[in-house]
Amino acid sequence: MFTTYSAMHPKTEAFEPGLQELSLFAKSLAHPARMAIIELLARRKSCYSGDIAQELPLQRSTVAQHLQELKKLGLIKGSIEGQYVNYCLNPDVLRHYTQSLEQWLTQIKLEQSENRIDHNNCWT
Amino acid sequence: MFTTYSAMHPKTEAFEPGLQELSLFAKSLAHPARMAIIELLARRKSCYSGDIAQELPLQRSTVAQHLQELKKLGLIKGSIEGQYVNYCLNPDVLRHYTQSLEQWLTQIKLEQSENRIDHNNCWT
DNA sequence: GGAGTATGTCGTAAACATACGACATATTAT
DNA sequence: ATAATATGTCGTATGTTTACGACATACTCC
Repeated sequence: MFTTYSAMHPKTEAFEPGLQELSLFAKSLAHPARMAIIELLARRKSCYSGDIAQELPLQRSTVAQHLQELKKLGLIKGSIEGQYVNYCLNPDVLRHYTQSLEQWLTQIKLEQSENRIDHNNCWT
Repeated sequence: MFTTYSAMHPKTEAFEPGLQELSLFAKSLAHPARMAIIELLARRKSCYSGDIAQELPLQRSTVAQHLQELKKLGLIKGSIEGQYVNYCLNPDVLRHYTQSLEQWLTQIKLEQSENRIDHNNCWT
């Protein structure tokens, strides 16, 4: 489940699958348009493809491309209603990735505070 | 603070600053090498530049480039120790972005479960 | 059937990311 | 001084992302 890693740069496969998966999720969030789409779908009930495009400062075809990116990980799904397409979040997939990421972030914070040492003379 | 948005695609500026910031953080995590570096720095005490490169399946110059990316947001900092450079996480900055992202993810989950409606006839 | 609308895909230009080797610089050891 | 080591930057090749307009397809309403 959740393992269709394609269109990645050469060396990404050399890393742990867990990190690959997480970084792909991060990639989905790595554009404000896609975060805005997720916000929209979380907030609204009727999320026709056209409505989404109208809410964003992008052309329809560009939005379609961002929707593709989200579909690639399965974060969103859609149902055809006549000539319209109603998009919505895929709760299960979203939960999966969200939990993994939150867990990772928590782990980082934990280990980091344990190993805390003084780093004087640091430049940012 | 935390507002040096540069080197972005044309339309990213058209979105809310909050989303821009978050998506930049997501971008920093959007490569397994950078997540691995963060893991390493969280776990270890001595994180010389060379040690980092040796732990990753990448050439030194490539690792340096990923370190640059993390420096760009201020997620890491380093101190010069003779001929070595000791890298470490920047706890404040990391906490800032982590909290923002976790908050956003929580918000999404909340709103999404409130507005839950049936979506039959969905294709993934 | 034919006009109008909604949607997705294709081609393409520009920008960005990734990965590497080669080079420059600074520090330590001989 | 000279050699060795550590580090960062530059140039560059390749691949990916972003953004758009144009096109093709499918559904609705007359």
